[in-house]
Amino acid sequence: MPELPEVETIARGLRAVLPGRRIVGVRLGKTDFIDDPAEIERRLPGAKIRAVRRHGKYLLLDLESTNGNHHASSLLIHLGMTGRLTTSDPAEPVPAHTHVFFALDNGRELRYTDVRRFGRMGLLDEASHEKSLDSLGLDPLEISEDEFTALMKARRARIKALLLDQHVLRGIGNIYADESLWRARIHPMRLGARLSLEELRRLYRAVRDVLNDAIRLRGSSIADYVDSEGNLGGFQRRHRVYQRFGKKCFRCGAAIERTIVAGRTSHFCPRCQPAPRLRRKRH
DNA sequence: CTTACGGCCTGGGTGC
DNA sequence: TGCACCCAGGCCGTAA
Repeated sequence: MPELPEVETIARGLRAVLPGRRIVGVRLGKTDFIDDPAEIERRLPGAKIRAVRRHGKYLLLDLESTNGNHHASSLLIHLGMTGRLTTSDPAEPVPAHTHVFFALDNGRELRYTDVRRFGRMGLLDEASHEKSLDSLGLDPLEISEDEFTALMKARRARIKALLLDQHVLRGIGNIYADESLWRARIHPMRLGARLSLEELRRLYRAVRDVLNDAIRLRGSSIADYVDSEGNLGGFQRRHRVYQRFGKKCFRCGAAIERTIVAGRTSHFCPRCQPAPRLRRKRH
């Protein structure tokens, strides 16, 4: 489940090998996760990759077609839950569920593998910043503490839902939401507006520390995630609550609990992260 | 407008 | 060996 640290790791890996390369061939398998497969087949061959960027959980390959007038566009890729984007030698065995092959001008190949095909791929025109990208919130590693606290204070939704909402902050998923809340000692069901300034500052710090630590360890490999070279991440060994139901809290020893918040399984320590007081509903 | 929730997509893992 | 079921993240429709 690639979230910000995993996508950032992949982006850095690809940034080391892709810029300046030209795509010389495209081969597609199943295409139901691609916006317009015919357009990809038509426009990518001959395009030069100028840059690799991350936007929340999205990857962007900035392209330049040199058919006369400079035509700039970007290939937008979301890895969903199980997407992998790797470079390899074309002679290497092809993993199951590999559906996109981009042949590169240096003889290597960029492959997209996705067991579930919950990912997404599409071509973005320079100007047509599409809704899915423009409506995203700020990057949690770029936002200031004041911006962060103001954002959360203004909302009555549960803090876990706010952290997961890509229109509030972009890039945080279930793993890093749970890990951040544990570090900040805040229960996932607390309401944003009811958190104290002190708690929000702690959470701001926790989110950034968790994400930066995870990037340093090249992401969390739970089921499918590997980086652009096929290597596993290391942050799963640092998880303090995620998928640790029933195990001892690293801070206080209490058994980690599990509940559903915002439709997602959420792990927390019942002692370190006290539940919000139940408020009587008005009729 | 904000929030909560259920359903949908797919297929590997689990449990019987 | 089979098979029903659960679950993951993002998104969308609906209801309050």
